[in-house]
Amino acid sequence: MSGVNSAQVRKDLSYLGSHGTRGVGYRIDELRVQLRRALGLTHGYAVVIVGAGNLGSALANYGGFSAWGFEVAAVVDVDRNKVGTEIAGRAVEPFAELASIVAERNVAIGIIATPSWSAQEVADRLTAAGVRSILNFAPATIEVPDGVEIRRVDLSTELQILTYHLQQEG
Amino acid sequence: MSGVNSAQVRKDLSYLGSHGTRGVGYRIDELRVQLRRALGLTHGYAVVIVGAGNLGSALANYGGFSAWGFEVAAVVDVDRNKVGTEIAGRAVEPFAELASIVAERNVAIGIIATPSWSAQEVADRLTAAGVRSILNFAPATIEVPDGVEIRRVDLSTELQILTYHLQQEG
DNA sequence: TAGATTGTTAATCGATTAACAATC
DNA sequence: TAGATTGTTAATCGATTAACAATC
Repeated sequence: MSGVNSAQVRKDLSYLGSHGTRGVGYRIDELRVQLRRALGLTHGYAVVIVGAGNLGSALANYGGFSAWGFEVAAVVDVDRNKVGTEIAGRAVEPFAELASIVAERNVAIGIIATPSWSAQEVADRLTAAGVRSILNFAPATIEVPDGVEIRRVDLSTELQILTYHLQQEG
Repeated sequence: MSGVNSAQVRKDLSYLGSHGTRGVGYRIDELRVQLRRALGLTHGYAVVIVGAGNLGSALANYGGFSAWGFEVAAVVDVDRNKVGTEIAGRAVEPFAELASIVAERNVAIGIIATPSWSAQEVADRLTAAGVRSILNFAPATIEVPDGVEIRRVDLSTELQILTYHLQQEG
């Protein structure tokens, strides 16, 4: 269905060891467990969302996280008018308390959902607080120290890829 | 800076033809034009955003589109309470008018920013209206006819990739 | 000419696919 | 045994990198 052939699937699975039975097949319930373990999805990760604007709200309300063991531990914002308001059934907390929130709630991942001009500062504060994994939605390039993993979700890039196919079709 | 070596850059650029001068280098202003042309970014594309919730609002307010020639032609929603309200300085329009909006404003790309349960129907309506490129933010798998390009931006997947690195580090 | 940088061929590397023995 | 499917080796394919002549 996904366009991946059987040889590819077997080859990939073999990197995790042997989990099938020759002549019979794979027990998918066991395979699921093995895959989740190999991908590190066995225990939950706490996530902090920085920025309680539209994007931050959309992310906090996003239903797809919990299925993979992610939990939104906090939504923080610098804007005093936003602090205390409810997003996804949770009160927005002050950005100033980021460090203590990260420490106390064992936050592993930070999501930057702020305007571009503040993205670098947010990243600095996150890394200073000990966060080693950052997902950046701001359309800005961010510098982080070695050992900190950063991924950027770039909406324009997604549109450009679509555009490329539009062009090919005529 | 990006970790790509010079041989790779030259090889890639060579697919577009010769735009540099041996012994001298590349004229970056000319190269920009050539690259934009090759990537099909020379003319603007009209985009319709379906869903005026937090995610739709965030996308409509996203500043990164216009730099690449994308223009939000309309934001539509089924909710009568949202129709008429302003998002990014533009009135939300009824979902029922999708087909005429697409036709009249020459919309090339549709963005699905609705709940998962309605994503398939939205995709059906977009393709029926003649849209050939769809960007799906709903955490749902969508079927589209041949000839329609669909990309899914999956926030959970992005988090999972970060998680994998967390695990490697210990 | 000396130095520098492109464009391109050849060598290397890694990933995908095919084939098949092992096994149920 | 016959049929089926895994695990793994070998073959193929494509992409990256190195090397160097061509050129300014």
